[in-house]
Amino acid sequence: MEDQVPLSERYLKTMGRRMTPQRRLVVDILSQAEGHLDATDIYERGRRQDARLSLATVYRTLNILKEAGVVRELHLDDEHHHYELDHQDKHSHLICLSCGRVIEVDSTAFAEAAETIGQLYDFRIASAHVELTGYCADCRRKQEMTD
Amino acid sequence: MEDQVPLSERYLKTMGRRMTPQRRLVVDILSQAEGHLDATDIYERGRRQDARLSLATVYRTLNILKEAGVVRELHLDDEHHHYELDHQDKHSHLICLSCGRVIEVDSTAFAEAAETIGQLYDFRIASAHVELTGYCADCRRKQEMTD
DNA sequence: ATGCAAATGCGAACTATTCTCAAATACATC
DNA sequence: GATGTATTTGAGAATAGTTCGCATTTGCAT
Repeated sequence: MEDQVPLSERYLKTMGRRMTPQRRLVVDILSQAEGHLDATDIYERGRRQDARLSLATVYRTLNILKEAGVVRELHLDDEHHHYELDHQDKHSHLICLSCGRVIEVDSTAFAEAAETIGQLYDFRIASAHVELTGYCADCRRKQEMTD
Repeated sequence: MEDQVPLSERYLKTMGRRMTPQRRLVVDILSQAEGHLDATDIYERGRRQDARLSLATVYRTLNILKEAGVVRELHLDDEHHHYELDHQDKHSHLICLSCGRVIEVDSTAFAEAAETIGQLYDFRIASAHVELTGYCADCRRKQEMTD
């Protein structure tokens, strides 16, 4: 994963915002993470590198990065949000209502549909997110066995 | 909008749950609503018909209906969730990061893509939801004027 | 180098949502 | 139609994710 900081800095500058060590840290942590992290994950990892990082700053940073289109906010469960860097490979999530498992799906089909819709509605898309909720194969099998 | 209660009752029974006046009420309110409602909206409207309805029951009912695939939970903003009946015309939402406006989009393109993905991953889709966040035409225009 | 708006840290505050538990009730069975 | 029981409900307390307030620090334009 290449360094995302310079790109993020450009986005911030565009919005009249500053790049700070804390924001750099959050972006770094998100680029090094494989999947999606929640705010506490980011906070804990951040503290290992900078003991002065506060949770409020993590939240503020995530919101700003979200508005800048750098970060995508996911609603995978009802506990709290998860965040991931918003790469252009817009992918979707299959969320099992029974076991909560999250399956990631790369989908160019969705990306293309999103593109079309954006143009149609004169809407500049910063981030696309598809949630398909339902029941995974495992849970369906278990369900059938108890019938 | 036809009566959604019998259908919902079938879904509930399948899950080994009971139909109650409160659940009927929630389904009724959602079918009569044009767009998406939040839990408090539903609670307030429900109280007008049944003064004994409690907010906890509204939340419980919404979660059960969500698991049954009757209701879809939306994450339009960070304040709280919104809910709507999950009709098969899976539509998407364009959410403006600047003014918060929500534009509803009917999209068969997305529905078809969802179908394909579901089959590919052996996942029974109960509900599909697409969120495209970005900037609407109005906000982009305003933004340009202040540059 | 300087000034100031923007950002931070800390803890308190807020608020959406869930939990607890006794009382009420849907509904399968008789 | 009556009965028994597991489910559901209401009310308020509890929880937890997220934001706020404000004094202090700091990025960065000049």
